[in-house]
Amino acid sequence: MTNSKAVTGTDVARLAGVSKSAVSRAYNGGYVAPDVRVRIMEAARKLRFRPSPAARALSTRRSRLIGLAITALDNQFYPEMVDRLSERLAASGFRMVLFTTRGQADLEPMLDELLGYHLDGVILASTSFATRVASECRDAGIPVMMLVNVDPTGQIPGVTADNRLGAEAIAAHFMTCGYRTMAVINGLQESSASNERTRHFCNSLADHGLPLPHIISGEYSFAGTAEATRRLMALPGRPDAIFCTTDMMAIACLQTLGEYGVVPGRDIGVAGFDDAPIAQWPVFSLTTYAAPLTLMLETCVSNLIQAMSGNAPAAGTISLPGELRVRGSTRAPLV
Amino acid sequence: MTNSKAVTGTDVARLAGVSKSAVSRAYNGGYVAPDVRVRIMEAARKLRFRPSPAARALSTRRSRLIGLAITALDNQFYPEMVDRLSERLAASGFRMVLFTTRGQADLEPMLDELLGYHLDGVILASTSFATRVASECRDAGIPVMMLVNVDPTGQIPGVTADNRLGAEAIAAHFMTCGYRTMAVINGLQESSASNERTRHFCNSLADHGLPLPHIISGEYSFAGTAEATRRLMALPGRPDAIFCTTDMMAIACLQTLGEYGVVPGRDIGVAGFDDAPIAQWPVFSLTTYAAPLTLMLETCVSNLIQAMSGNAPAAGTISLPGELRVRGSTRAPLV
DNA sequence: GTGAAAGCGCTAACAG
DNA sequence: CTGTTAGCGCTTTCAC
Repeated sequence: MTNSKAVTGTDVARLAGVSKSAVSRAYNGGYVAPDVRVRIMEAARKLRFRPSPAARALSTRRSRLIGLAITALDNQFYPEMVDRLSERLAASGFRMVLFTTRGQADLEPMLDELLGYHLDGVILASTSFATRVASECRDAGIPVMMLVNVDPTGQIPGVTADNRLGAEAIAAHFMTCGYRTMAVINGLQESSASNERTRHFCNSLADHGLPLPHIISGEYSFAGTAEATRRLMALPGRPDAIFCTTDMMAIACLQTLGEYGVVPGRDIGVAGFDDAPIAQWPVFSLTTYAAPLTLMLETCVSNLIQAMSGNAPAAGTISLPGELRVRGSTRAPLV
Repeated sequence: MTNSKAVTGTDVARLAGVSKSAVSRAYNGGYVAPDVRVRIMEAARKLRFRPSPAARALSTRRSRLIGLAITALDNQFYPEMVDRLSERLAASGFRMVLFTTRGQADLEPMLDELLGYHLDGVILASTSFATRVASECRDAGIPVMMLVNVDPTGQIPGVTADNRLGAEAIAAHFMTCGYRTMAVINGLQESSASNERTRHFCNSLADHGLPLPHIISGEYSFAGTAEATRRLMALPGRPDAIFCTTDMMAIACLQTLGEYGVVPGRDIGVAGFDDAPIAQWPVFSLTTYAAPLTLMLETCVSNLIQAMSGNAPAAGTISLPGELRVRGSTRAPLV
């Protein structure tokens, strides 16, 4: 009801005995005499004035809204990311509007929405086919950053944990632990992160003369990973170590191993990637490669903001080094 | 760059040989001759026209944006909620903008933001002090719904799982299992959900002549719950069953119990509330009261939408019954 | 430093 | 059914 008589800048101007423009300036750090500014702010407070974002947006052609396209939040690594991203964006005066996807079907309509919302920028943390969305956004003139899952061709700017370094660290760790028969459970084809982690892990083993590991997809789901784990356990030569390309899958793997009375860390080695909060839970104590989340978000956001101000067109993919966290799911290194 | 020459409705009108208003009507289900509509849409497609939400919002005074205020997403129950809420909102043509809070300090600035964004509606799933925010929103004329945590006084409309039914179900289950010395680990003072669950659990025990359980706060955090669990285990008369007011805390409790070699389900009973996805993970197999999430979200959103259309001022709190899910963290009922 | 005036792109009466 | 005419509330030259 109070809404019926929304208070506008004009109202404030009248009460303060100045012009609309003065009010506008006062709100945007323009030139305003100190005393006048005080009068304006006082009037604004008295009237409970809040500038209309719509009007401002129409006038400035900037919505101060950033879109975040992301796949289902069931990967335990994402909620924290969303959380902190929202916070970081808020710190720069931006708000996050959420676009969730469930696979490829949603892509077209989401694209429409994304483009239709006239966002100032878009962050693509989605797994599937995001590159396609990214180029369309770019064509529409809206700055994009890919996060975690990046453009393999490097055309679209993006930020990710250093998958090569991570995969190598895990591989090296596995080797020093003395594991010989390794396997990897990876995610979906469309995930650059999963692909790269798998590829570099394999390369690393090959470099050390070890045979190619058995590779099987966990499809980024609990059920898929459980199934993959079972298939691995049914193999003639059971693996003695499994590298899962995300913590979420590693944790599903860990639990499925329980069905075989096989104890991770003692009877088999399991490692993940990301260092999602649950990785360090006592029941899991998962060895993993920690993505430098803070740095990733900072880099992502600041680059996006820069791109929005029309500056640097921004380069390709930025890979940020993380850190190996050895926990109980892999056995102690051989001396 | 393409942005420099944003295509407007006028451009489309010109190309289609009609007036701006015709274009507007075509986009809003107004009266337009079929052939004219076709011509307009074709022109729009050719020009890659997308109506400006800012302009539309300015004109209609509706942003089609719904704010979701929520505390840190570390409670495993929330990500799914956010996910599905976003989806449900999208289905009705609304987008969700996220406001995350970390305790009371953030309240004031968030309130400013929330109000400043001229949202069409607000959903408050935040734990802390949300009632205050809610009334301010209402005063500002923007419809609000509280979710999960509701207004204890019933002034603000809200939707929650039926905490009484849930707490009673857990209590009854504990009793049929033969547990005698119970304890509850609850969350924070400001959480209506936690308070009600605790209160009704206690009442239920009292009704059956059982002594008041030991109550201790887990502060809605892993560390806090671990500490609470340890304190409980150090008690002279160790509890033989613990009711945690959220799954998140129950899971922390479960893990801490491991430090004492006490096996949940065998040596002690543990139950939670919510049925977050992880509750059913094999390692936890947590007995819990499942909140009817789908129904809650549907009710929340449809009531909010109704309120936004200025209809029913909406009543008080709606409590929706959930379902007890007995799993391995509590022992089999006595015959 | 401050005000006047002209839009930003769209919707919404109101005529025709 | 369609075009004309006003704004929606804010920013932004451009004079004063």
